[in-house]
Amino acid sequence: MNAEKIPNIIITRLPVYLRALQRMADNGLKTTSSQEMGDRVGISAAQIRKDISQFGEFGKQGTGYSIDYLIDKLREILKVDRMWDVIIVGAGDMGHALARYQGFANRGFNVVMIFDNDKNKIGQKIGDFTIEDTANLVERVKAADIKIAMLTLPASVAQGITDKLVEAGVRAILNYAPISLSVPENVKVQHIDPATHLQRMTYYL
Amino acid sequence: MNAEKIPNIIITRLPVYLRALQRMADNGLKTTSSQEMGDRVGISAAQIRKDISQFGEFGKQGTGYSIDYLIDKLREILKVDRMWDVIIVGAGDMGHALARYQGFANRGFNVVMIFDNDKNKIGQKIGDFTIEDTANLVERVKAADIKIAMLTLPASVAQGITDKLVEAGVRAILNYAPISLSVPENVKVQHIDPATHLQRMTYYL
DNA sequence: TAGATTGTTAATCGATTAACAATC
DNA sequence: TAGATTGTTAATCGATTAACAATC
Repeated sequence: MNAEKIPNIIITRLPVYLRALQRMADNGLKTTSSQEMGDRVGISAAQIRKDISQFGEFGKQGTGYSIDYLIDKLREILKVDRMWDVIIVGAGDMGHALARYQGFANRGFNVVMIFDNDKNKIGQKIGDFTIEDTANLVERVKAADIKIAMLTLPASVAQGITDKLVEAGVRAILNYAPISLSVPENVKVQHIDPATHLQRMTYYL
Repeated sequence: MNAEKIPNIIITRLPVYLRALQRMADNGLKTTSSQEMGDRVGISAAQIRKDISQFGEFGKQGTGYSIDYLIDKLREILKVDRMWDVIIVGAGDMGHALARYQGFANRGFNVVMIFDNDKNKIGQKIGDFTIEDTANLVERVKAADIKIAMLTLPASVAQGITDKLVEAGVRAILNYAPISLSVPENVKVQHIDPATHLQRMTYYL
């Protein structure tokens, strides 16, 4: 409801709830409780109830939540009750893996183009896609009104391409390059860097 | 110093600082300030000083931080001043991409084995590695004293293999499967799920 | 020295938890 | 009805920020 007032940390948890709920639905379950959800995702029941209650009253005292209904609501809230076209920039190993990944379709995303700046790669096929030239990136992204990009390029060129993506109207970037990207305030970035993630655990070993 | 008392949220930021510092070092820079680091990584200068000061006094008033020295200290703190052997479980596209990724070596990690449960994949080569049978996972991991694993399997088998990894003594798991893993308290998990990460941004579109 | 920047304190801000009335 | 579980409040806990003395 009051979209601007929801803390980002709550938004980051909703996709995890959604994923768990979809798994329960796949297993044929019909209802769940904040307690059961919490056990599954490793979050306290109180926090799950609090998070969900920011957006409405989706549960029933005594019986908990209807899984299908809560899935619908979370998909609405997260705006994944529709399909988003997504591009991949960088046709290396990671770009290939993402291009072939089967897990996007049922979670709201549809890869539609792949770009690279390597003349040897441009024109080659990845599945149904033909690798396109990053020289045409801005034009192509604008024309197709793409809002989401996944960036799987070396760190050295990532910021330059990011600037192009922003210029083309992209508002969400999933960054696989091992570098902090700088973007305007209205553009969101999520970072995936396996070495960084591993380094968050070695401290405890 | 008081290792147990450092909040995890600070630990999660240190690898980001380290990455930025290594980049500055690569660019030939010798010193930096909390302000400059903050600008690069998108975090306030005050927070960076506070985070770093949890571990000692590594800066100098008036001049800031020696980049090389701070890199050394962060590497020590994060225990990546050494090389960690890492295994990959799951030889699909993502497993292949990680096996070929060149970014681990200079950040403290060394992939040493790859496993899969698919009879058609076992015995095949990925670069220098031969894909091994997950049936031998526990034995092999114990013998090599492996503490870190990257999991790139379908969600359906991820928890089962996780239990095996834990049994074999693995204490840190980088999980690419789209499912929340349940592990004992002394085992760390980091989740990488591109669809989840994308869903954290669509809310704002 | 003057200017710059740290390390640290105290204040502020925000998130989590515990508890329970409401109610299915 | 009795039992279960939500939604919400208030209390607790923790993280961030602002400010500045110390000092290079």
